[in-house]
Amino acid sequence: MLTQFIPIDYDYFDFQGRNYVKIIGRDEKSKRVCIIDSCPVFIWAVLKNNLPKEKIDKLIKKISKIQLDSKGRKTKVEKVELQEKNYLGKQVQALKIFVTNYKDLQEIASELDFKEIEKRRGHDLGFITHYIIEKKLSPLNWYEIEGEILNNSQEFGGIDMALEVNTCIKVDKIKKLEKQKEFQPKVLAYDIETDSLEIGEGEILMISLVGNKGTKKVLTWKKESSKKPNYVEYVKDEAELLEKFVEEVKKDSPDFLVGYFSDGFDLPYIKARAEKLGVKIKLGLDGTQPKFSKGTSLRAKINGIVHIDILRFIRTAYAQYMKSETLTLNEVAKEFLGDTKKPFEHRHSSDIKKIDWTEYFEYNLHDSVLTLGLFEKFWPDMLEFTKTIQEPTFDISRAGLSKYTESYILHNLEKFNEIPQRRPGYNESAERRALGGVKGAFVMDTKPGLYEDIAIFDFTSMHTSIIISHNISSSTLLDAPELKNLGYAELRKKYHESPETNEEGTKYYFTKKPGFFPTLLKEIFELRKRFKAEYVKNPNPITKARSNAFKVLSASAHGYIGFFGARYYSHEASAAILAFVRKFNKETISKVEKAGYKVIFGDTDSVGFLREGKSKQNIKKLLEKLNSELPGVMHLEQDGFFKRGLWVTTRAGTTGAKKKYAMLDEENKLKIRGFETVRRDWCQLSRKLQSKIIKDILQDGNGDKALKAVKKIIKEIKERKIPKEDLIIKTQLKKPLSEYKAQGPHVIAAKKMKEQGIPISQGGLVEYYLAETPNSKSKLVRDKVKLLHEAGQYNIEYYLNKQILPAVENIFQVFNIDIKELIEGKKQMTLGDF
DNA sequence: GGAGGTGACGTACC
DNA sequence: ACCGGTACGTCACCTCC
Repeated sequence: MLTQFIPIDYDYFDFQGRNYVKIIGRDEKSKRVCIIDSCPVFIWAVLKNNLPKEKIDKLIKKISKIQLDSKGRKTKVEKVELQEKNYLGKQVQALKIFVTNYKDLQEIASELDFKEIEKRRGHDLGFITHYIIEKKLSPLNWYEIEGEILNNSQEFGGIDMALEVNTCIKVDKIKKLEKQKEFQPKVLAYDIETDSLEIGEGEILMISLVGNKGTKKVLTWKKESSKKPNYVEYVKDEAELLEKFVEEVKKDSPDFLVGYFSDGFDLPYIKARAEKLGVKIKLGLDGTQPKFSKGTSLRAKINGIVHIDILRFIRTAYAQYMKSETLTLNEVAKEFLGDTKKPFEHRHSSDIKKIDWTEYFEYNLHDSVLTLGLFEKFWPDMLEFTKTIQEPTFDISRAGLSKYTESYILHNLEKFNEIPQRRPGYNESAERRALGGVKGAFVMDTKPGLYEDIAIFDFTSMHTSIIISHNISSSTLLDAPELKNLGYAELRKKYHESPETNEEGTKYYFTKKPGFFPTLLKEIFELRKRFKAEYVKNPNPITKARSNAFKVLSASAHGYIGFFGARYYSHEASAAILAFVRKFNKETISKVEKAGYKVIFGDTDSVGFLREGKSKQNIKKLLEKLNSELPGVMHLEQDGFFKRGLWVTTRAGTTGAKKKYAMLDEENKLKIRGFETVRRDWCQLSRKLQSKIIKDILQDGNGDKALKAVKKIIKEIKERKIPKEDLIIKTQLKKPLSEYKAQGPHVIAAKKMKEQGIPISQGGLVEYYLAETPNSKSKLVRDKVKLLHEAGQYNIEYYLNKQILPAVENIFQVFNIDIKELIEGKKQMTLGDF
């Protein structure tokens, strides 16, 4: 039997003491196929240096005899091979110890307690990762599979009979297709509506299903609607609703079942209700129910169908580049799809009128439409991430940034004949954390003012290009003892020297012989460049997203090296990278100054300076000159020209504020950084006013219009004309309520919510406003806190002095105008100073 | 009981 | 715990007089 096959979902099982993978995918005719395969299981034992051959032979004999009999399994060492390998870039002799069962590798490792063995490695990858590395059957690539069809076979305990697939194949040969084909996955999005936000507390009223192959329905047992839209299907009760849901998923037969926050809400909710009602949710192709595993948060897996919680993917891969301030479906859909949720005011089902049920159905259906839309929007990225990192999409869509980097490395070690480093244990992680951080990037002091004609240069993927260009990593670091044996001339010739990493002047050295980590990073770096060029050539949301995705992957390498949980962590490497970052930033600043320009800002990888009448051609020449002096793949690029820019002082006083500026580009587009305008914990009123005056000032070059706008708002506040929604302050609850030492306003607001039965927990957004409290003498802000539905008048003094004044004061200070006097109404302002 | 410093906390920049 | 250092700003909380 020969078939084309694209692997989508990975699972594994044990049969007669051995491990097998069970991979669900599609063939060239889009039929569902399951393949079953196995691979050699082994652990590496790195030997001590210069062991005599006899000793090694003796050791091999001893190891070959190791047997385990535990957990109802007999596991043994099958064979032992002596190999020349690399470990952390150094040549070593290592024993490749083949074992019958992956699950017992840990226990086998503890049996390998021989003095000839220096280290035991390669047993903490996870069986699926190990399989993908060994057999090179990577997710979402096309393969030609040769094997034997299992048809009602007793092999593997009749596994094929229980599987809802067209074909089940026991693999013989795997060959990657030279010509990769496109893959259009079948996708089904779902969303539930319930009578409670607490998992399983209220009934599930309806479930919507929207697929990319035509499915579009709302299932419900609430037959109270005055008219039934044609996409609505009635069932008897909640139990039947759940059964019907499973049935419809099976009928649609998607590769991906997608929800929004479905790991944390929809699927756990369905599970809880199903348990209560005695219904089995047999969504898995093998008839199993969803499995929930707990890390820092819940993950819900369905065998054979990839369950995607699209929120999780967006959060890790995109949140930092998004405008959305919260990751609610509504806001994220607005940003990426230009569409929003349907308006519907949630009430308990007993409170919903006949006429409104239709609206509720529509609302429910549309949530799935949006969820599907988001999946399709991010599918190219998940596909690229999956293919690049070579871990299943289920994991990719939930993983953190360090996992992306690490998996990429693990799947590419073979090229370097490298034995994988192990994950740090609990104690090792603790030690790393105790070391503390390293000195970070340089941020230049600024001088407040309104500037004209600004040019910005910034380094392309600065940290990454530094790592690549100076061959920085844990394995290329020169050990302290070796350092002592080298003369300075030799040191400089054979090693990259870092700038001083701390006040004591510590420097680190990295060999010039290319290490596997920097080499691999270079590949990522090239991909990032390719996708960015693709985006520039063909700008559309997909090329943009992909370019961003690789930006994320490329940019997280440095964070990975400094992350205490990383296999290839290195405090020294991290310190050295940052030292280079400071050096190159400072050097660029001084070179630009030497070329005759006035530098006005610099932060980590960027430098901004005044053009002072010089042509763009001149700027370009300067850029070329600077680039010619940079090592390796380091590159400085032009980040646009700006007509005007505004820098202010800090609230406290006279120094210029860092990370806080606004600029207007040549297309009159604003770039606002750090100002209250871009901070979600300030009320809309301040944010809108501030962004208006910034815009006015940057466009006009003076503050006339801006001042009028401020006066107008002050008047409106005093006359109580401001609508409450403009006064809401939103703050996230970053930890459990009980852990707060300081009772800040948002903590008080959250406590009020709790008292009133409004769900709020860690990670939730607290919304409140500040009200007049005529009967209270308290000066504390927290005593003025009111929730939005609580009656009260907004506190005029608070909004004037704590929201409007701070948002505009420093801006007008640039023109020597004192807004405080205006607010207090003491003195009529003149515009003479403008 | 007000001034002023400090720590807790949240958010943004890169 | 799931990339991390630099920086800003508010508010509570403390000490001091």
